[in-house]
Amino acid sequence: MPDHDDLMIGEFPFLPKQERAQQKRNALLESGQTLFISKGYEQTTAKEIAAHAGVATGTFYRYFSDKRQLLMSLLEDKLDKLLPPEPNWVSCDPVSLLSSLLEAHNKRLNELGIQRVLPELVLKDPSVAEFLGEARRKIHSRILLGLKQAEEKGLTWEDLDLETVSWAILVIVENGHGKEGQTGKRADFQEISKVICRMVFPPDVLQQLQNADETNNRNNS
Amino acid sequence: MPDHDDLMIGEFPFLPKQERAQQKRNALLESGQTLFISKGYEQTTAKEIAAHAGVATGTFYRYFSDKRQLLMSLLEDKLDKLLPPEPNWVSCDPVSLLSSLLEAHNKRLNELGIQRVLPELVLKDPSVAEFLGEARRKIHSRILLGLKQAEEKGLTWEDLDLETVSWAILVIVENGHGKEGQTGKRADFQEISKVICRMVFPPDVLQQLQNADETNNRNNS
Amino acid sequence: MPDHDDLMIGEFPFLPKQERAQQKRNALLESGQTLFISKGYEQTTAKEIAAHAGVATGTFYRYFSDKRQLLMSLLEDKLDKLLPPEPNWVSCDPVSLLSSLLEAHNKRLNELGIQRVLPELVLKDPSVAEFLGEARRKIHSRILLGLKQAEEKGLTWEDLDLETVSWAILVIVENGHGKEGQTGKRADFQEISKVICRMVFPPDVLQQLQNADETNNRNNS
Amino acid sequence: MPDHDDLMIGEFPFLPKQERAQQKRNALLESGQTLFISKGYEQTTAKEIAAHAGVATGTFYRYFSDKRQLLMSLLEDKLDKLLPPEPNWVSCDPVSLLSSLLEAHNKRLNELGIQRVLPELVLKDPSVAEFLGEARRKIHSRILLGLKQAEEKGLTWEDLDLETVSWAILVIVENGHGKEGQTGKRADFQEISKVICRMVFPPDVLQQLQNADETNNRNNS
DNA sequence: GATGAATGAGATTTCATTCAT
DNA sequence: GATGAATGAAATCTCATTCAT
Repeated sequence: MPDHDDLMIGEFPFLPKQERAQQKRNALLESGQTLFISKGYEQTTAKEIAAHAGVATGTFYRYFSDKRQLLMSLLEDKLDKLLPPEPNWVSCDPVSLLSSLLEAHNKRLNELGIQRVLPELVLKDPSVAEFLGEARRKIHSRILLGLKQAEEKGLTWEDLDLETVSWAILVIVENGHGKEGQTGKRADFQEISKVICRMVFPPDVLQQLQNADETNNRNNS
Repeated sequence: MPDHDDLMIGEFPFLPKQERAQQKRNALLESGQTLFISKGYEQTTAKEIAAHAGVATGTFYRYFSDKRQLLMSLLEDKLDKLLPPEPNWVSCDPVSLLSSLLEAHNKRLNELGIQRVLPELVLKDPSVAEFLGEARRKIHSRILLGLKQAEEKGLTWEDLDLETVSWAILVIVENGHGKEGQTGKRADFQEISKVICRMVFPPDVLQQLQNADETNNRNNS
Repeated sequence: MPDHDDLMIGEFPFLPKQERAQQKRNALLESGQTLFISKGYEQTTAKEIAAHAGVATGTFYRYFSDKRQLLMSLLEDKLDKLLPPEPNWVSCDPVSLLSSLLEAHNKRLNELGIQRVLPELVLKDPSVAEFLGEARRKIHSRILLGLKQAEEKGLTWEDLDLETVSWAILVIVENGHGKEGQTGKRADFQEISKVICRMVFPPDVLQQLQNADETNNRNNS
Repeated sequence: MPDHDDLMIGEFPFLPKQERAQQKRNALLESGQTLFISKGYEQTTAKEIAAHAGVATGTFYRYFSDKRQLLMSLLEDKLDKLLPPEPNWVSCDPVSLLSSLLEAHNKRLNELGIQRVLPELVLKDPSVAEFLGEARRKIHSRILLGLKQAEEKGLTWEDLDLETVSWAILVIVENGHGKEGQTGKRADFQEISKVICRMVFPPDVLQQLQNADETNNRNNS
C-alpha cells in the first residue's frame, strides 16, 4: 500500500478519511487487476487480493460485496481505455494515422492487461458477456461510421461491404496486442495499418491521400 | 450405466473389455466437452462429468488422472479439427474457395465449441498456453506458406508483408465464428473472403483468377 | 461412530449401503440433538456436529443442506413425541389417569430435550414458529375435545369456560418438565393432576368418578 | 445523534457531561432491547445496535464491555417489571382482583417484550439461566406466601398442595401473554382468574369473598 | 474394475472488538 | 470522548480426490 504522505517529512501523515478509504479501495482494485491478469479470475481468491493490497480479508468486503463486484468495478473504470480510438480517415495519411492509433491503443491495452481475463468471464457470467458485447457493438459502430464517411466521399473501394470490413478491422484491432507473443514476431503497426488501408481504399486513392497529407505537412512547416 | 450384457449368460459380451473401457473414456470425454463448453472449465466438477457420462465419480479417476488431464486429452483429440484448412490460392477462384473453406471451418468450430474454454485456461495453465501457441504457430505458418507460393507466382500485391497479412487472416479466421452474436449480423463468408482476397491480391489478378476458374469450370462440364 | 458389527467376530462387517448411510444420518441427527440441547442452536456449529458424530465436515452436508434442515428433520422425527397424549376423562379415576399420563409425557420430554431449543428458534425462524404454533393448536384442540365430552355428560363445573381451561391445562402440561429445576422441587404429578382436575370437575363428581373407578378395578381383579 | 448544543457558544450545554453519557447509554439500551426483541439476541449485531441508537460502533464499547453485558444491564433494569404483582387474596373479590392484576402484568410484559429473548439465552449463558431462575423463585415464593395466608384463614380447599398450586399459577401467569397468538383467541383475563380461583378456593368461600367485597364497595360509596 | 460415500483442505463471508485519527 | 475503518478469527459450504466395499 503506497502512501506518499509518509515521504513528506514535516507534514502530518493525514488524509481525510474519505481519501484514505479511496486509497484502500484503489489498492484493492489494483491488486485485483494484477492478480486477475497474472493468475486468472477463478484462480485468484479474495484473501489473496486483500493480502496483496496489504489489508485484512474483511477489509475486502468493506469495499466490494465480492470478487465479482470488484471485477465489474474494474471493467467500468477501465472500459473507456479498452475502446480503441475512432479514426478520422480523411484528413491525413490514413496509414500513419492508423499506425499511431494502433500503437497507442496497443500500449494502453498492454498496460491495462485486464482484457486477458475477459474471455474467461464471458462463459461464467452472462452479465459480463452482455457488458462486453455492448462495448464491442459500440466500437463496431464507431468504425462503421468512419467508413461510411469515407465511402460517401467516394474514397473507398466501390463494392465495399462496410459491415464486414468494419468487423474485420475490429477483430484485427482487438487482437493486435497478442500478435507478438503468439506468432513470435513483434507487432508491426505500420504493416497492419497498410493491410487495413488496403481493405478500405484502392491504391490510387490511398496514394492521393498520402500526397495530400505530405503537402499539408510541408505547408504547415 | 445399465448394461444388459451382464445378464445374458452364455453370450460373449458384445465388446471386448478394452473396447468397453474405451467407450467409457469416450463418454467421459464427450461429457467433459459438453459441460466445459456450456458452463466453463472451473464451473464444471468432476462429479458432474461422471454423472453426465453415466458412470460413478470414482470411475472418472480411473480414466483420467484429473480434470486437467481430461481437458488435455480433449485438446489433443480435437486439435486437428481446430486447425483451419490450408488454402490453395492458385487453382481456382480464391474468393469462393476461401468462402467455402471458411464456412466449413466455422461449422466445425461451432460443432466443437471447445475453443470457447481455451481463454479461461491459458492463464491458469501455462502448458495449455504453450499448447495453443504451438497450434497457432502451425496454422500461421500454413497460411504463410500458401501466401508465399502465391507471391512467387507474382499474384499478390507487390509490397505485401506476408507475415502481417497471414497474421491478419489468422485473426479473422479465428474470430469469424463469433461475428454474428457480437455484432448482430450473421457471418457472411462471401464478404469476409472478399476482404481477405483484397488484402492479398490486386483487383486485376483477382479478376484474372476468377476468369480462369470460370473457364476451368466450363471445360470440366 | 459405534459399529456393533465390529463386535461380531466371524461375521463380515457388512451393512448394505443404505443402512450404513442411514446410520450416519442418524448419528448426525443424534449429535445435533445432543449439542443443540446442551449448547443451544446458534452456539452449535456444523463442524462440531460432524465431529461429535465421528464424521468429516463435508459429510454433514451430504445428509443435510445445512444446520437448519437438520433441526427441521429432528422436529419432524420427534414431533409426535412432543405432543402430550389425549386424556380420556370418563372411563376411570381422572386424577391417577392424568398423573400417569403426565409422568409419561414428562419422561419423554426429558429424554428428548429438544423442546429446550425451540424458543430460541421461534424468533430467528418464522417457519419454526409456524410449525410449533400448528402443533400447539393441535394439542389444544385435543384437550378441548376431551373437555367437551366431559361437559356433555354433565361432569364439569357448570360455568366452565372450556377454552380457557384447556389453555391452562396446555400451559401446565407444557411447563411441567421444568418445575423441578426452576423451583427447586421435584415435579409431583399426583398433585398437579389434582389441581387440574379441580379446575374441571366439582368435588362430588370427582369423588364419584374415583369411586366408580375403584369398583371397576375390584370387579376386574 | 445530531447535537445542536455544540453550536451554541456561550451557553452551558444543557446537560452535564455525565447526563449526556447517560442518554447515550440509555439509547443503546433501548436499541438493544428493540432489536433483541424483533430479531433475537444472536441475530442482532453490536454495529446494528449502535447504528439504531445513532452512535458509532466504537461508542458501544465505551458503555458496555460487550453485547452480553448490555443484555444483562437490560435484565437488571427491567427485572422488577417482569415480576408479577403479589396478590392479596383476602381483602376483596379475588376474581376481579386477579383479573386486573393479570391484565396489568400482561400489558407490562407486552410493552417490555424482553422475556421473548430469554429462552435463547438460558442455554447460551448459564448466568442468565441463574438470573432467571432466581427471579422465578422469587415470584414463586411471593405467590406461595399469599396462598399460605389464605390457607391460614381457612379460605382454601382443605387438601390444597400449596407448592403445586403456586407453581401452576406461576406457569399460567408467565404464559398468559402468549395465549392469543397461539390458540387464536384473545386472552380472557376474567376467565383465567376464575380458573385460578377455582384451584384455590372452594365455591362457597369464593362466593362469600365476593359478597363481602360487594358489601365493602357499597359501604365505601 | 466400478462404485459413490467420505474426506478435509480451502474459499467465501460475517462480525465482535480494537485503535488510529 | 467519539468515530468508524480495519482486523482476523471463526463459521459456512464446496469439491477434487481417495478408498473401503
